[in-house]
Amino acid sequence: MSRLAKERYAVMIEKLKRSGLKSTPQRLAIMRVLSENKEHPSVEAINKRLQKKFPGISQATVYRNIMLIKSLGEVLEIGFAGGGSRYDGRKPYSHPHVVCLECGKIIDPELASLRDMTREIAAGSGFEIKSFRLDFFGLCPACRNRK
Amino acid sequence: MSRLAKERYAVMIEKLKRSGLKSTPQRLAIMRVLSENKEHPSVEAINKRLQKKFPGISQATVYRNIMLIKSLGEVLEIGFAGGGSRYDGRKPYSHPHVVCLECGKIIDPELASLRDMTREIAAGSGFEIKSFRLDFFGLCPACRNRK
DNA sequence: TCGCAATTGATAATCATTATCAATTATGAA
DNA sequence: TTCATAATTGATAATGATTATCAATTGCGA
Repeated sequence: MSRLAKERYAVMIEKLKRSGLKSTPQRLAIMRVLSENKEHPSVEAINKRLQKKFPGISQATVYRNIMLIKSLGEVLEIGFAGGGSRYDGRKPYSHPHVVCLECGKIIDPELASLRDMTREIAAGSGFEIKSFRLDFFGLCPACRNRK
Repeated sequence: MSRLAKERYAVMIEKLKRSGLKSTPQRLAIMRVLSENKEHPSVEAINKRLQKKFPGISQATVYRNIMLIKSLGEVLEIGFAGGGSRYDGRKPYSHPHVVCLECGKIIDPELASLRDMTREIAAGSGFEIKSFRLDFFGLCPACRNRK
């Protein structure tokens, strides 16, 4: 477990305790997966990952716990129009993503020119900005070569 | 009908003819709404707008024609995780939006710092970038005051 | 004017997500 | 440690936007 994963897991546990809700094995395992997994896993991927430790864990349980963790502010939901949301428990705040249209791979890119965008938008539109979503869609290196 | 609306409508008609498909009254009316409407209308909004001219027009017809126009590359779909996609027939290419979390209003902001973002992402990630999606979420001036 | 493929309206099907509910379990007090 | 009880789970039904299906209608070229 990496330094970041440990820290993320600890924060989730802390928030869970403060909320007064229960620490079930399934819940803790889901938090662990979200803390460790860098692939921006889907509900299906998380469920699959947990089948070893919890054979027969319900999809409903995964959905419910992700909802809870989201309400605690400890996971970022990356939703798409057609369904199949992806989750980022390591950086639970707005940040850009690059999505492969072919294989679904998602990475967190560097983006220096992001700096003052939100400020610029707020100033120009009069909106009070709470969050943003920035996705780039294309073909990852592997899928480019495969063509 | 504004200059832009006329032009957008003409382009859609042109592409439609080149595709060999039929020019039905419903189809033309949907193109007209997409060309004129600046509110990034939803399917429901488009349908409502058309009820005057086409009482009883089917939701399915609106969905189908939007799909067609999208395949012609003449409307931008702004989809959201929970459904309720919005459509922009005036700027059918990637551009940023500001979305009000309260009333659903969507505007097209100015954003100078957008410039070389796509290029920067492509260079840094190795992806071949095809499109992007940039949304800012917050409260519009009207909804801010209402609080 | 005809013939036919495309289109429409009505409606059923799909599918990810959410809600429901009986059985089980975590947790704090005695 | 045992109990009481509210929270949680697993199974499954419900939801709701979007898509597919199909018989009847219509645009359009010959």
